[in-house]
Formats: sequence, C-alpha cells, structure tokens
Amino acid sequence: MRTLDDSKRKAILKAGMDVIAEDGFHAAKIAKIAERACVATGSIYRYYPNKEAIIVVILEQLWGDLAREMRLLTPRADLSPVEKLDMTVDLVFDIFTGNTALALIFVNENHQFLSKGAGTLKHNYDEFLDLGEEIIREGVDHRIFNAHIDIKIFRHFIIGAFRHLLQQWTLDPESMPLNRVRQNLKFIIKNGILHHPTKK
Amino acid sequence: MRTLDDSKRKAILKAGMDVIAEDGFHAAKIAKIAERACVATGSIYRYYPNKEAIIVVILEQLWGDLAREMRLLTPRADLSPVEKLDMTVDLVFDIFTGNTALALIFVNENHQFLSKGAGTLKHNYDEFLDLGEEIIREGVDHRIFNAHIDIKIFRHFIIGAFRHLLQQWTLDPESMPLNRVRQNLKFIIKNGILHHPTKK
DNA sequence: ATGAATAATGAATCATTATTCATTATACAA
DNA sequence: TTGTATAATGAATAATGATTCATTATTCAT
Repeated sequence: MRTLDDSKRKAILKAGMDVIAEDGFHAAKIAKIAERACVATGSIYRYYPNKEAIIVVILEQLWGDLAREMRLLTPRADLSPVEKLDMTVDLVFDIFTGNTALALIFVNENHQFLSKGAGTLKHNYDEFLDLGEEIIREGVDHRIFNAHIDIKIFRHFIIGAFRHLLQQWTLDPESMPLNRVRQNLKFIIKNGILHHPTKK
Repeated sequence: MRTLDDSKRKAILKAGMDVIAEDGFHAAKIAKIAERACVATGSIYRYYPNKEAIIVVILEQLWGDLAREMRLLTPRADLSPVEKLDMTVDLVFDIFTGNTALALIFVNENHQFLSKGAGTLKHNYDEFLDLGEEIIREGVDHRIFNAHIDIKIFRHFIIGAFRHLLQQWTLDPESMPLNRVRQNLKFIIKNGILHHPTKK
C-alpha cells in the first residue's frame, strides 16, 4: 500500500508560503504552487483539501511556535517584566528576520484567516497574545508599568505597530533595517516620544 | 444632450463604500453595488471605468481631506508640537468615528490600492504623513520630543497601531469604545508603558 | 414638438482558476 | 514476482463574476 510522502507535504507547504507571500493569497495560483513544489496540481489536493488549508497550516504553525516559546518565557522568575517584554519583541523579530515570506503572510493574510480552520489557529494566536498580556499585568502589579493604560488596548497597539513596521521592512529592507526598527520599537513602547530629561 | 447625473455618481460611490466595507474589495460584487445604488450594473461603468476606480476615489478623498486639514494645522504658531500631535490624533479619530464603513476600508484595503490610480491617492497619503512628520521634527527641535527616536519609524509605528486599534473597534465597538482608544493612544505615544513616578 | 445624442439597461460574453476525476504509475504486502 | 491499493497526474469541468454591448429610454437644444 502506497503512503503519502511527508517530504512532499512539506514541499507543498513551503511552495505555498513562497507563492502566497509573492502574489497574495487571492492571486496565488494553485498551478504555480504545484510547479514550485514539483508536483501536479491534482496532487496538492491529496495533501490539503483546498488552498485555504495551506495558509491555515502555515499560520497555525507560526502561532503555535510563538505560543510555545511564550509558555516558557512568562513564568520565569529570574526576569523582570521589562526584560520579558524586550525578550518577547526579540522572539517575534527573530522569527521574521530570517523568513521574509512568513513576514509577508503575517502582514497581509493573518487577519482574514484567523477564524478559519478547525480553531487551532485562533487558539494559538489568542494564547500567544494572552501570555503577552500576562507580562504587562505582572509589570503593572510590580508598579513598573503604568496602571492607567488599558492593557487590551496596549496589546493591540503593539501588534498593530509591529505589523505595520514589518510591512514597511518587507517593502524596503534597505531603508529600514530590522535591527533599528527593533530597537526603536522597544524604546517607544516603554518611553513614548516625549523627552524625559534625566537629572544629572 | 443628456448629461451624467452627479447624484448618481455619488450614490454609486456611497454604495461601493458600504458594500466594499461589508464584504471586502474582492468579494464585493458589482451587482450588489448596483442594486444598493439603485442603478443597473452596466450604469456603473458610465461613471467609473472599473471596480478598482471606485475604491481609489474613496481613498483619494479620504487622504485629500486629511492632508488639507493638516496643511492648516502644522504651520500654526499658537500650538505646541504636543498639542498638534494630539490634534492630529483627534482629526483622524473624528473622521472615522462617524463612518464605520470608511474605517473598514482604511483598515482592510488602503495599503493594496495605495499605488493604484493616477497617483493622486499616493500623493495625498504621503502629504498627510509628511506633514505629520513635520510636527514630530518640530518637537525634536524644541527638545520636547526625544531626538534618539527614528522619525520615520515612529511615524509607521503610530499608523500601524492606529490602524489595528481601529480594526478591533470595528470588530467589537462595545468592548473598545473609540474614546478610550483615543485617550490611551495619545498617552502611550507620548509616555510609553513605563510608570514614571512624579516627584511630590 | 422633434430628433439627435447619449444615458440607462441587464442579458450575454469571456476570462479566470479552483477543484474534480478518469487514467496511469508506483510502492508495498504477500 | 505479482496483485492491489492508492499515490500521482493534468486535462476537463464548473463556478464565478467583471465587463461588454446591442437595445431602449430619456433629456434637451432647436
């Protein structure tokens, strides 16, 4: 009895990621994905029930990986909330720095597929964000973070800022090195734009 | 000689705005827009060469209006950079507060059409953002804003944060009143999340 | 009133692509 | 080695929906 080939499933996923990143989900053609993966168009349907399933798996993995890392990070008692916040930013930047295609998919497609699939995707995404919120709450409890800021709003604030900056980076990586973006992002979310003169 | 009816052009634009906001540009059907505007599908093509032109006009007007307001705001000598920054935030919130459909179009479609059309759209959008940058630069010169923050990054930071917050608001306006979002946004961009104890 | 000129109509066209499925090739159990 | 289950194939299908265009209705200058 022949069996499905897992390396082929991966090849299709990778090809799907690249083509969807290049052309956008809607314009991404199954024929092109098949060609990139070196399989026939029909073969794709042995491994994934439809085009949507491909991107859903990509996003499920992304948020699954990030949620797993966050489960390790949040409970650490040896780190301050500020350190945890910085490390979360690093975590996310590190994932996308090495994978422009994944960055593009997050930037352009994430939202519209959040509610698609069995529910794993939304679950992973929410878990990641809830763990992030946990860090903020810890900081507020420690009087390190400002208690007057609405945590839910702050969380969306950061996601949105990050997403848009990542998008600008994919459009023109030269003029906006991801490292500078990272440093500025960390600084702004902590200190804002106002100049705080430090006493001599 | 019969003439094209400007009220019909407006009706089509309004219907297009509503339907595109509801269904997204791609899923928005010309037939539905025509029905809402109480015209035949073919009539739409008397007023707009294609579906894309409709959304481009909507976005051109949005950024045109905002750029015009900014041209009045930035040169005012009676306002501090902080006040100008706050007023810019108010300006943008005010436009979208009364127009959920326009908010949805900004949130979901703006980026992909930025480079479409004759160039007016991109021009208006850039002008608005450049004038915003102007305010930041003025604040830096006055030692009110932090000189170490990359202005271009800060600008994308705010747009992204704003867009995502607006999106959350369109998804669930109850749980996230736009007024609370507005206040938090103003506070965070100025002060960040860190708690700055004020001397007694 | 009249008759160009052109606005309005909406059924038909046409292009596009995801998906299916009849057929062929291949891996594996016996 | 052989038979069979099923993987692989890619041409054909089928659905979709933007746009066209032949026809009809309306406006307006004369």
